[in-house]
Amino acid sequence: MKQSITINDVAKLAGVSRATAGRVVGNYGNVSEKSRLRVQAAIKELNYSPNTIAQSLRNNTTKTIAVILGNVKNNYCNALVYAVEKEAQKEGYSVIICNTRENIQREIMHIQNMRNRHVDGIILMSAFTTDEQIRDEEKELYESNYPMVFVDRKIHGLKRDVIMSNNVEASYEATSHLLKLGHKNIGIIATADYSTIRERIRGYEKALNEYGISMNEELIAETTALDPDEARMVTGKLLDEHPEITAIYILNNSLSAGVLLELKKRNLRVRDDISLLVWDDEMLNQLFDLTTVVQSIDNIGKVACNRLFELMQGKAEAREGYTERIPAQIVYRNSCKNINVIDN
Amino acid sequence: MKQSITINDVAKLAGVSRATAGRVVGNYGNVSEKSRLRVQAAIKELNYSPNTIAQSLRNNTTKTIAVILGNVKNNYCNALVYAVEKEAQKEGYSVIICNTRENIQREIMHIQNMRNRHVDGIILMSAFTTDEQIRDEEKELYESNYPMVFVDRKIHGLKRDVIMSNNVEASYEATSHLLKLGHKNIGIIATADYSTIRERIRGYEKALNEYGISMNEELIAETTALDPDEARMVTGKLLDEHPEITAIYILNNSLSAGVLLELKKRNLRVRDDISLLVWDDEMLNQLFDLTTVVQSIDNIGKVACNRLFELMQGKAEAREGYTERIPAQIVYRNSCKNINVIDN
DNA sequence: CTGAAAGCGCTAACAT
DNA sequence: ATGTTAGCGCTTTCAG
Repeated sequence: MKQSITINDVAKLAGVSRATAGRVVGNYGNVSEKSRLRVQAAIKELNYSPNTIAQSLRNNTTKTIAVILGNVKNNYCNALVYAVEKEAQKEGYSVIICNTRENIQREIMHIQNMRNRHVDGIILMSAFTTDEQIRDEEKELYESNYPMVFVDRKIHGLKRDVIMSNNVEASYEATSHLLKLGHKNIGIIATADYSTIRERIRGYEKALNEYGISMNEELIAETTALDPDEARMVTGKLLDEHPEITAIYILNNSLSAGVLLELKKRNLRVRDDISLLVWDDEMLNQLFDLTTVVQSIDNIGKVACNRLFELMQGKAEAREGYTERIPAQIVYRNSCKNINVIDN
Repeated sequence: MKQSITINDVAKLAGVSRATAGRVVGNYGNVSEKSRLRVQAAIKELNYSPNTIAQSLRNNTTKTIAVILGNVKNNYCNALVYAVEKEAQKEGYSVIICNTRENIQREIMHIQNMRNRHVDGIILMSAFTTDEQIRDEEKELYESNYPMVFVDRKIHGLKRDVIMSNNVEASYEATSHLLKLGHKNIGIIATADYSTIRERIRGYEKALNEYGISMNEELIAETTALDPDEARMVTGKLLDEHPEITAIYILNNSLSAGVLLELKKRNLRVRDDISLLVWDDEMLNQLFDLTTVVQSIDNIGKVACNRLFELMQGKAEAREGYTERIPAQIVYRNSCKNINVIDN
């Protein structure tokens, strides 16, 4: 890369000092009309634009935020990145993306790295599950006042800003829908042990209880990862062991494909043979007419980003530890059958 | 954000000069064992790590690359980002992501911005279509020797490194498959006018010609964007106007959902009523048993990234204008029917 | 209204 | 082996 043009070059060409040139570029202070024009001409002639690195060092702000998440190939994640980047762009911020692949050590490394790079803030979808502890040496990374907003998942015992869906309520509502239709044995397919999933299960349990049903842990089948193949296997096992199941409730995106494949293999028709209710809207859902809990990822990203901006500007310390719930919508399609006995 | 710890703090605590502390941190030059230990202790005590911004300014390298693309929500794009980030991470590089939303002005703005940020290199999936011209003022952005690798799409008349699938050959092979099965009227659904699509159509034409069929432009239905709804509409129109079509060949991902929806609406069964052949593997494809041209996006990302590293190190100028073709694989499933007349 | 000069944190050539 | 010092490009205080 050849040498870039600096403000010195501009100043020299315009016949003014570096300071005056800087005033024109940065548009502050007082500059005579004559100087301004000369500098502007020089800028144009040299095609100058400021070196952001130098500005960062000087101003102590990088105009950059980081999004640290499991895997951009996941649809929740890439929708989040899209929303954040769009919002950030409006304010002139760029977005660095880091995949943890759900590995905590990698997550820690990324946070460390982003701090060394002095990004102005971090949006984090943490890989910590509910039963894992943060080691003392790393606690500072999560607890310092470095601007950071959690998204989708919270870490147990950590007072931090979190933006996420109203999981309990939406899951309560979704489960109630199935219960109203007469389903009593509702199987669950989900990834193990993220706070998000725990909340959704809480909503499920609450709805069951209201119908006088106590939750049966055996109907909850967990996968270790967001992997369709594993989802498929787990679904098979669940159906084998619990033939009484009339509905399957899937708590993560990327899992429904596996479930559908298993149903296809067994020649079970969605709705007629088994009801399906699913979190997150994918291409599949419309095609299979799946009733779906749709998270407003766009909003989550936007709110997270703006909240982060507040933290960055020091406007928001009072709200530390705040959780913002973005409502998820249930889109009723046609995958849940009414199995109430018409008794008269 | 509170003041960070600098190398001066380390030096002071260790009782040595900044230079010596720097030698320990950067692991170069000669330092006595005693000093080394004192400095290392100070680093640990203060939890020091170097300010990457300052290093960047000094070393003229940011350890950052940018990926500029249409939209991370697109599966090709996010798989590319994933692959690039993984490869970059190995070498200690971070990845900035920029969505152009297929808008050329935004693309230009991003390139400009990434240059001002002095990223070490750019991977670009350009929004330029084959018939658009780069304006003279912006030509420099695309033609300078700033390290840049194109992915998936090339810009007409620009000698630049491009990494992409062997579109012509793979499309030729895919079309031949349909022809062998007896299909003569093969409709195409594709986004208009990207170089990639042009190439795939060239492969299609070549195969047709070998079978003594000349290409009928009317069977090629184009969408303006990667949008399932538009794909659906366009499919309907195509089927209405050309009932003679026995197979549909879809040249982009994100389009097949729309086609499938339209087929569903018309009660046309995949394979039995109409054959389908599709580019890019999505969740849908396995479920619908779609025969698919699978691009090796992982490889494309990896190769693009490594090629970029070569350019960054100045190792590769001789190969300027080189196009690397990554072979796509055809996964034969069961969506193409044999309609040859068995005549005996 | 303008310019000189200091300093952000780091590296490295040079001198000791 | 170690310290001094200059300088990366920019901003901004202070003097004039």
